[in-house]
Amino acid sequence: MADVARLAGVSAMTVSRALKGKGAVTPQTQERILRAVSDLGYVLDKSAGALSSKKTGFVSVLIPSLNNSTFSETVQGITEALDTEAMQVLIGTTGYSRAREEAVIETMLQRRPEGIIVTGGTHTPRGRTMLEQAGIPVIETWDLPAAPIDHVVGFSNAATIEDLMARLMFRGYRRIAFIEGEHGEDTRGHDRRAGYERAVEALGLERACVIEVGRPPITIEQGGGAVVRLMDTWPEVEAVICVSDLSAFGAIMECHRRGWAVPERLAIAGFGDFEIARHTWPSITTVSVGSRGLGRQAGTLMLEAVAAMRGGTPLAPRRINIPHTVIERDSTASLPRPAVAGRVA
Amino acid sequence: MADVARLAGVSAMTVSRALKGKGAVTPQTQERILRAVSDLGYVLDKSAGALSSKKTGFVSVLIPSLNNSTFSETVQGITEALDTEAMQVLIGTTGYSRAREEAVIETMLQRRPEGIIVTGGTHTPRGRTMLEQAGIPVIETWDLPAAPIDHVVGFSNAATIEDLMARLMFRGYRRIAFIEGEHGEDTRGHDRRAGYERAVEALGLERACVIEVGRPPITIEQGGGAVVRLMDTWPEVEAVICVSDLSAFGAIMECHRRGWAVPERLAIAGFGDFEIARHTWPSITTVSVGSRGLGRQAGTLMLEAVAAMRGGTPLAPRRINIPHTVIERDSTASLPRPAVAGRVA
DNA sequence: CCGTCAATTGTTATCGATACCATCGGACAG
DNA sequence: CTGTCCGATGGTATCGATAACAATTGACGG
Repeated sequence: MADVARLAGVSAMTVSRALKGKGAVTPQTQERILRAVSDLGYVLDKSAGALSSKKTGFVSVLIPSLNNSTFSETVQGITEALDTEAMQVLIGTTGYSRAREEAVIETMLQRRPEGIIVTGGTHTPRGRTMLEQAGIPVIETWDLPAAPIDHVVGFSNAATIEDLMARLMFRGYRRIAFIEGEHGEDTRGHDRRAGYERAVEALGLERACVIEVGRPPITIEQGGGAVVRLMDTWPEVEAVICVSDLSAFGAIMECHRRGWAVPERLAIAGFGDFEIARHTWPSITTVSVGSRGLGRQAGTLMLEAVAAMRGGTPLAPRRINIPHTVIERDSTASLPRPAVAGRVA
Repeated sequence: MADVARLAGVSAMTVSRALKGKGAVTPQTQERILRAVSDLGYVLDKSAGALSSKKTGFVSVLIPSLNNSTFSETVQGITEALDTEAMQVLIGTTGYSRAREEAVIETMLQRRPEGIIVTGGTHTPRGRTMLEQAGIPVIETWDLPAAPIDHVVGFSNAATIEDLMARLMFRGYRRIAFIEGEHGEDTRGHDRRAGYERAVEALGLERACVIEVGRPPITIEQGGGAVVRLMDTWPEVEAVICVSDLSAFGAIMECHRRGWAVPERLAIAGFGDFEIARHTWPSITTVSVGSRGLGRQAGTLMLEAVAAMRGGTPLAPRRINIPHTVIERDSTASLPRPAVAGRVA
């Protein structure tokens, strides 16, 4: 920067001001500086700037996996909201493991983000402590923790599945099973299963049948394997809810291969409203939480929280409950039922 | 850090050394310092460290979109390779736009990454200049540019489709069409189309029929729309190659809906070997470039290049050509043909 | 023509860690 | 017992920008 200043015949401070664009510099000076910058191919060093201004200009986002389209949609939503204010997003993946999450939190905090958005409300004790003591806004998403760390933008995974169950029952299904990954650290998947079991009880359904297959996140292939095991275990089954649209997709494809008509022989529903759910044949009944919108809301809230923090007054904890929608499609359309507005082709 | 030093009764310098673990500190001192660190809940500030040591400890990766599973696999591969050496990955998305890529390059360079991995070999002039002058290792991936900036880890998009065409022809298909996005900035999609056209000529096929639909990246839905237009435009068509597996998937689902048997009425192939390609019914013939392995190789090369750069001698430009594989599956299996080892169920 | 004020620019200290070199204390050979 | 050397630790300068304050300039009213 000193070189630029010399070439433009001004002081480094003026160069700094010119590059921030905040006016306060004569148009001619501005132009002279910008020319010097481009002549020298100079690029501002923001990390040095961050050190002195104590504003790093980025926010960390922790998600379980990049390969899950709903999480990447959430990240996109967050990015959209933050880009407008020139806040950068630093992504970290935890691989559905709390231990890894703890490690990633530490790495992230070493870079001094101005805020951090995590997926889920369950963390290791040390991870939680680090988040609490970081002195920056924290947003937990994709869940509604009972004792949140700071802000929350989420929904109840259990409630989404309860609603879906109610809808299936309303459509006439009585023998409904559930497919998920083995008990592990995927607390969101676990919550959905809890919702399933509560619904079976509440609705007085015949019996709960849960097929567990592989460790989360379960793949398309495992969804296919699970449906075979299900038909073997409980031949009278009429419908099944899969823990995600991806596994529901795998189940449907396996049914095609085996000649089991969907939904006539077996109705299949998923979770998440992935892009493929809408276009699979038959299209997949699912629960949408609007992952991208969720991300956008989290991003907007983060902007507000960061601004408040810069201003010296931390924002009081917010709790935003994202509404979910059961989207009925062709994969659960077999039994006689009234016409419904909510059905999407 | 000064607080920690005081509590442990040593100097800041010793704390710094203890935290880097590089020996050179008495075990007792080490332990005393670590206890002080955890008592105070102190977290190292790496950006300050980066300023003085000139080692930021991260690498930037630019991809067109997070929502494309092949790119996120590449990122995973890169992350796997770099994590081992405690290098962090900073992801930026360019939305298939060169102008946006230029902006993202600038933002990234402001954080002084120790290396940068970009997707494709085509950039704006300024973007290219910035990359050349950044003084750090650059890796271009997913392409084989004729005049690379520095290192290359990629493959020829045109060649992959030429090979796929040859295989389809060998299987007896003669009237083969191509579905892609409108001419835009997706140079990799464009290269694939060029490969298609060259193959039509070289193989002496009947005629080239290209359906263009929407701006890249084309969606599942657009794949479905395109196949309808194709059947309308060229009813004699026997097979079609889609620019990606996602659009191929959309095309297949649309065929199911309309009662066009795949592959009997229309054979369909894709590109990229996405997870869904293997599990769709019928499974989708595609070209695999091993996106994750590509990422891993790029990551490994980057480690080597960064190490060389730290040592003072930049690594001489490497050019790694990733082999591709045509994977024949059920979606192109109709015509009589010999048994083939390469076929995957 | 002078004083006041606002706009613009410059100077200095500082952010938090690490590189580099100096220092100190003890082990060991002669 | 003494000189040498090595391992552990401390002191100081520095990385590249920006905050905070100081200084300069010119405009304008009286």
